[in-house]
Amino acid sequence: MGIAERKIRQKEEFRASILEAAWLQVLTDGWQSLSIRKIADAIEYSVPVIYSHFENKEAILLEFTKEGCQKLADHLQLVKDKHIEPAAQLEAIANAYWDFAFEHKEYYQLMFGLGIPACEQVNSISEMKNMTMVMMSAIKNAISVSKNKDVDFFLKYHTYLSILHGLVSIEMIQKEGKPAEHKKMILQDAISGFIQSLILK
Amino acid sequence: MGIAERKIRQKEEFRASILEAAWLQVLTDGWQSLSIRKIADAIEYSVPVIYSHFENKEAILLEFTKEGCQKLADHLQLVKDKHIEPAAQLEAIANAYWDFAFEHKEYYQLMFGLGIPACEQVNSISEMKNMTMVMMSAIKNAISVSKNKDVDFFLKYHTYLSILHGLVSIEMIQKEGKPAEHKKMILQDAISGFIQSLILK
DNA sequence: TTATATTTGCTAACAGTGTTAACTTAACCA
DNA sequence: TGGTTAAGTTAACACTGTTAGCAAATATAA
Repeated sequence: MGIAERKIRQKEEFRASILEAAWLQVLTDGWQSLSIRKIADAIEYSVPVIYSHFENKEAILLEFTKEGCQKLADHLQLVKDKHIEPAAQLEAIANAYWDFAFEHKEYYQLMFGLGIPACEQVNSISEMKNMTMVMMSAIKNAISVSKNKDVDFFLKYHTYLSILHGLVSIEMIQKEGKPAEHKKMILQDAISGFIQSLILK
Repeated sequence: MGIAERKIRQKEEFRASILEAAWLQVLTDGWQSLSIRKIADAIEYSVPVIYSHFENKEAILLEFTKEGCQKLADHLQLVKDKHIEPAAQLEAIANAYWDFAFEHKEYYQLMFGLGIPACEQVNSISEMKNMTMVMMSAIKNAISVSKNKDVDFFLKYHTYLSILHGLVSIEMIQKEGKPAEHKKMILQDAISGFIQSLILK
């Protein structure tokens, strides 16, 4: 029975082509301009076929959210594993996080900007959990070598992520004015302050 | 010639009633759900009258952005003036910023979420300048009493704002889980780290 | 092979959105 | 009172997400 398998394969390809067309649209005109009709036009099918592959537009966005989370998670994990010292890990992750945000603006804006994921959803997206796990484990490592081991682990993780997200989102609003090195200095400044207060205190 | 004056006054009142109706809409259903037609319905006029008072929907949002910025600026200035020591000022401002964001979610989301103001616009909105001025002056004060006076002023301001915005926006995504005191601890943690690295270094 | 059932994809519509052209009516002024 | 301007209306345009209903192609069963 190869027919059923072929059908499944074709359906999968169709689904992928929808996402591909959507992604192209996003790359050229941004998230705001993405519409079901434009996707349908691009793949040269009528609108309702898209709804037979995705429940609604949000489901398509969710797909990209997952993709982005997993990409970031993998990237952070890779970078983290290059270092043994917790402080170096936190610094490397911060740099990688920053780079990802600006190299993949579209993903980042969806993940932390448009999506506005409700907490329930955040916990249900396993790819997002993967991402936070990498950061959390680095924080854990840092606390384990810290002089004061009684610090609130979750609080520190939260602070770490907030600093990163704050820096990125404020920088993203600004149009590209300052050179890249200067931007990185801001990141360096904030993160080194955080790491010092975490480990040396 | 009181007629012309009355007309101007009436036009002003009309404009205000549009904003009032819009604000009510936002308070009940959020920014995403605000529409010109709903405003028109609320003030019991037809749609085009709104366009004779505002160029477009964005102009209405801009009005609220300005309002929010000025409210925040005033609030921060008030709080700042209660302290003389720069470190205390920075801490108080951070607390006030945080409180404002959650007490006036609608304003904050517009100012730093939806608006996505281009840099040109940001510089042209005087109310936004007022707001940044308060924070910048507090940073300046802090540097003047710091041991190392050669730190990059703009870099430090940027870091300060980023930490605040990051904390707030990450917290806003989460649904109200943790109690308010715990949230404030995160703020306290991050800001105290920043202040120490700014002044005591 | 033919008849039935199912899947596939389409058109067309519904209920919204921002925005504007064209028209009517009311208010004003000479 | 007649002519001009301003105010406010209806109705449309061009979009958006979403779905009901129908036609054609395909697969299954007799």
